[in-house]
Amino acid sequence: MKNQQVAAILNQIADLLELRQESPYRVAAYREAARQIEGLTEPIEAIDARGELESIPRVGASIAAKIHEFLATGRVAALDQLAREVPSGLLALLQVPGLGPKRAIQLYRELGIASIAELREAAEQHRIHSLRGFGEKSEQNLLRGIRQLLQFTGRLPLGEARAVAERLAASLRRAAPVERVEIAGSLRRWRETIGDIDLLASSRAPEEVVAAFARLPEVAQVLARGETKATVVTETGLQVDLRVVPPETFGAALQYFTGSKAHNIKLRTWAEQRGLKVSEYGVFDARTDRRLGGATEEEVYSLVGLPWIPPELREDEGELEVARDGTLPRLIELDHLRGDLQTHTRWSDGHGSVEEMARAAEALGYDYLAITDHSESLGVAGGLSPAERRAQRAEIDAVNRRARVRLLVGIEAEIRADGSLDTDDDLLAECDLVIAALHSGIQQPRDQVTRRVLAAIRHPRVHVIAHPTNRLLQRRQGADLDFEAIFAAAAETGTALEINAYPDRLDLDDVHARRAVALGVRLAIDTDSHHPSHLALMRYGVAVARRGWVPPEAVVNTRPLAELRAWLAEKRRWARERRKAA
DNA sequence: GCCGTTTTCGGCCCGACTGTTTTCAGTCG
Repeated sequence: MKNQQVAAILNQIADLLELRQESPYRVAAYREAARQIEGLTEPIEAIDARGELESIPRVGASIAAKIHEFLATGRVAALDQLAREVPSGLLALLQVPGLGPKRAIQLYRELGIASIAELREAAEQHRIHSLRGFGEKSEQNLLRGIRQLLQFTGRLPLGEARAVAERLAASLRRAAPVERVEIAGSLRRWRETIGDIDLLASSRAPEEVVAAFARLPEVAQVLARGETKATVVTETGLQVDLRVVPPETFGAALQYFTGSKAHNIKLRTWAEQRGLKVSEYGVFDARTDRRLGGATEEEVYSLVGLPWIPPELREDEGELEVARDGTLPRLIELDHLRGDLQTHTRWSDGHGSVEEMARAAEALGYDYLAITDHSESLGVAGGLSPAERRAQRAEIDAVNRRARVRLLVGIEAEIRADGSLDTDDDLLAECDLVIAALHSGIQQPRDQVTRRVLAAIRHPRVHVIAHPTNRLLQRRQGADLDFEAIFAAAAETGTALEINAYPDRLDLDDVHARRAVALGVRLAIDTDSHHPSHLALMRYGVAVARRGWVPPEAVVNTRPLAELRAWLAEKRRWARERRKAA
C-alpha cells in the first residue's frame, strides 16, 4: 500500500511550489489532495488500477496523472524538475518554526543559506540581522526555532498531551479570573497524535488571564504574548497556545479553535452562501455586519442551518453533508460500555491481582470484565501454562462468588507464523472468551500476514482479534494488512475486531474503524489493561470509535452480559453450520 | 490545482501577533 508515499510526494511538491512562491491556492490544492490520500483505507494502487483516481476528493486530472505516473514508474517528472530548480536544503528550512517560504528564499538568495546548519551558523555569527526585514529579534527567534525543532520534532501521543492539557487547564482555572477554560484544537477532536495544545478561556479581564497563564509553574518559556493570546513552551518542550475571549463569543471561538481547518473552511463557505459571515467572534449578517449570535457552539451551527456536530467528527470527512441532511450518526459514549474484554493480571505480565482488577471494574460500574492473560508461547509476557491457567480459573471462580462484577475467563492467544493458534482447542473451549493476537512476524509481506489474521478470524473458537496491526504509535509500524479482506471475513464470521484503547496503540485506528462498521463488522473496545488503573483508559478507545463514526450497537461490549454471551455463542454456531455445509 | 443549489471561470476563511516598519509583510493556526 503506497498511500503514505503518494501523500508524502504531494506534500513535497507543495513545499517546492511554495518556495517558488507559486499561487497559495495551487500549493493548498496539493496539500488537500495529500490529506485525502492519507485518510484512505483502500490501497491507492487499487483505485488507480480501476482508473478512479479522480473520484478521490481534491484529486483532479493533473494530480491524478502524477499519482499514476508515480505508481507506474516510481518517479514524478514534474517533482524531479522542481527539485532541480530548488536547492534541497531549503525544504528543511521550512521546518523551522517562524520561518516561512518568503524569508527562507530571501536567506538563500542573499546569504546562500540552504540548510539548517548553515542557518544556525549565520545566526550565531550575526550575519542575518542586517538583512532587510530582519533584525536582532528575528535572529534570536531563528536560533530558538532551530533549538525547538531539534529538541522536539515529533508529535506527542494523544494520551500524554491530554494529561498535560488537563493539568494546565485546571491550573489556569485556579490561577486566573476565568469563567471557563476548555481544551480546543486537535486535542478536543481526540486526534491520535498532537502537535501542540490549544486552550480557550472566557473572561472579562483577558490581560490578567494571559499574565497568569505566563506565570504558571508548568511554563518554561513565553514565545509570544499579546492582550488576548499567548504562546508558551512547557518544561517538556510542548507548545501551548492560549486564547482569551469574552463570554458572549465563547461558542464561536471554541468552534473556530477546535477546527479542523478543513471543517471550518467548508463551514464558512456554506455560511457565505447563506449571506452570513462566521468568525471566532460570532456569526454575522454579511451585508449589515449585524451580529446574530455565537455564545454557544450550538448557536453557531444552528445559524448556518446545521445541528451541532461532535468535535471528533470535524475533519471534513462528510460530517457537514450528513449534518445538513439530518443524518448525523449516533455516536458511542463512554457510558455505553458495560465491560472490558481485554485485561491482564499478575498471572502473566500485568501488575494487579484478579481481585484488584475486579474491584477496579466495579468502581467503573461495569457489569463484566474478561481476564485475558497471555498464552504460553508469549514467554516474554509470562504466558500461562495449561496448569497455571487451571489454577487461575479457580481463583477467578472464587472472586466471582463474592464480586458484583462478573469475571469472564479469557485468553489472549498467539497467532503463529502459519496462522494457527498456539493454544490447543480443548483449552480454548474452556474459556468464555478467546482473543487472538499477532505479536511476532508483523513485518511480513501483506499477503502473508493477512493470511494469518484471516485464519484466526475463521478459527471456530476465536471471538476477538486484538490490536489488529500491533502498531505502537510513533515507535513501530503495524502489520500491512489487506483490510478489505479482513473486514469481509470478520463480518461473515461474526468475529469482532478490537479498538485497543491503550494510548500507545489505538489500533484499529479511526479510519479503519469507520470502514469496518460500514461493512457490518462488530467491534470491541478494550483497554488491554496491565494495571487496575489502566481500566480508566477506555475513554481513548471510545474517542477513536467516535472519530470512526461508530454507533453503540456496533460495539459488542456495550451489550448487557446475557446479550454478550449470546454473541459469544454465535461464532460457534457459525462454525457448526460451516462444518455441516462442508 | 480544484470545483460548482450563484459559477466550466473566478474564486479559494479570516484574524492575531511579531518585528520590522512608519503602514505593513510574514507567519501561524
